[in-house]
Amino acid sequence: MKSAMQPASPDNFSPATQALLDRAEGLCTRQGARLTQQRREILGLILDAPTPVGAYDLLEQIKSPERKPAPPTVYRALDFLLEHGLIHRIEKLSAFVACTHLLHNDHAHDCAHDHHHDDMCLHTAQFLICRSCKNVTEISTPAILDAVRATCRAEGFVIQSASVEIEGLCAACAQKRPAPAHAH
Amino acid sequence: MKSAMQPASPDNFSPATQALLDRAEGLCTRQGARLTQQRREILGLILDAPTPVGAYDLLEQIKSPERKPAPPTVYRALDFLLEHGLIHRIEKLSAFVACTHLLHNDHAHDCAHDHHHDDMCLHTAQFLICRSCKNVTEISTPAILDAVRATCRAEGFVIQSASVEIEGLCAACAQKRPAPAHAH
DNA sequence: TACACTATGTTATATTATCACATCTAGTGT
DNA sequence: ACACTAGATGTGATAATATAACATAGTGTA
Ligand SMILES: [Zn+2]
Ligand SMILES: [Zn+2]
Ligand SMILES: [Zn+2]
Ligand SMILES: [Zn+2]
Repeated sequence: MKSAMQPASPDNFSPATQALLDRAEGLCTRQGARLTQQRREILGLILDAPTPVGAYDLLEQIKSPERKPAPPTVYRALDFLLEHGLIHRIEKLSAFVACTHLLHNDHAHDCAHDHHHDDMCLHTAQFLICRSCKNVTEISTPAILDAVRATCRAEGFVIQSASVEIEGLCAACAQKRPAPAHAH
Repeated sequence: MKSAMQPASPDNFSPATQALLDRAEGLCTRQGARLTQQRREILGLILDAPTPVGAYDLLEQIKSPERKPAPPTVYRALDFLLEHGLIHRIEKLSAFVACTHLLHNDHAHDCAHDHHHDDMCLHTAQFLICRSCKNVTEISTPAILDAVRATCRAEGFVIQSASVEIEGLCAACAQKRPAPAHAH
C-alpha cells in the first residue's frame, strides 16, 4: 500500500486521467491482473496523448534523471495493456491508442452479448485515421463487424482477431481542405 | 538494349507466372508506367511465394554472385508495385502479397463500377490471415466495403484507403485443430 | 547531341521490436 | 520472521524493418 506519498515517478496526470486509470485498475484486478505503477504510467501517457503514441516516444517520456529505462520496459507494459484490452495498436502507424471503449463507455458492453470482453471483443477494433490532423477515432460499427463475421462464417474461417484501419480525412479536416494538397 | 537474351538475373519463373507478369506489364504500360526487369523480378518472387514475403526475404532472393543489392532497391520496387495496385502490404505481418484481384480476375472489375481501379479500389483490400499455415487470402466482400463506406459517410470521414486484416484459422487448419473451446 | 526524366546503385542511418539473463518485488505458506 | 515462488523490472546486446542522401546509369525526346 502506498499511503498518500506520490510514487518515485512524477505521474502528474489530471484528475480525469486518474479516474480513467483507476477504472482500468479495477478492470485489471477483476481479471486477476495488476496494473502496476509502471503500466499505469504508460497507460496514462497514452490516454493523455492527443494522437497515437510510438513506443519510443513513450520511452523518452518515462525517462527521468533517476530512471533510464530501456525498450523492453515499454514493450512489456504495452504487451500487458494490449492483452487486457486497455489499448490498441494501430498497425499502419506502429503506434498505440487507448481503447475508448473500455474507458469511456460502460465497460464495452455494447457487445450485446453477455460474455464479458472475451477474445472476440478484445482483439477486434476499427479505426478512422486522419492523415491531416493525425487524430484516430475508434469506431464500433456493428454493421462492419457483422459483415466481417458473415464473410468468415461463409469461408469457414475462424476469427481470432480482426482490425479495420481506415485512412483519410476526418470531417473537420475534409472541410478545411477540399482537395488533399500536401501541406506541412 | 539487350535483345532476346535473358537478363543478367535468372528470372526462372514458370510459364504461369510469366503470363501473370506479362499481364501486369500490360496494366503498367496502360498506366504510363514501366514494369522494369527489377520490378518484374520482385513481383515474380512475390507471386511465386506461397505466403506473404518480407522485404528482406526478397532482398536475399535477388542477390547473386554478380549483384548484391541493398534494401532501397527492394523497397523502391515494392513502392512501385504498391502504387500500381499489383501488390498489397499486410500490416500485421510487415510482408507483401500479390493482388489476386488484378492478376487472376478480369482486371479487378467486380468493383461493379466503371472507374478502372482508381484510388478507392487501389488502396482498399481485405485479408484472411491464417496463423497456422500462414496462408493469406484476399477477399473482396462488398458487404464489408459497403459497411465501411456507410460508416464513413455517416461520420463525414473521407476515405483514402482502408484495410481489413482478419487473423485466425483458415477452414483447413480449423478442422485439424478443433476450435479453441469457447468457454462461456 | 544535349537535355530532362526516371530508375538504380551505394553508404549510412533511422525506426521499431525482441532476446537473454540478472535482479528485484509481492504475495504465499511455514 | 523465513524461505519459496511467480511475476515484474533492469540491463545490454541485437534483430528486423525502413528510409535518407547523394552518386551513377539508363531512356526517351527535341
Ligand atoms: Zn477498443
Ligand atoms: Zn483531421
Ligand atoms: Zn487486391
Ligand atoms: Zn491455415
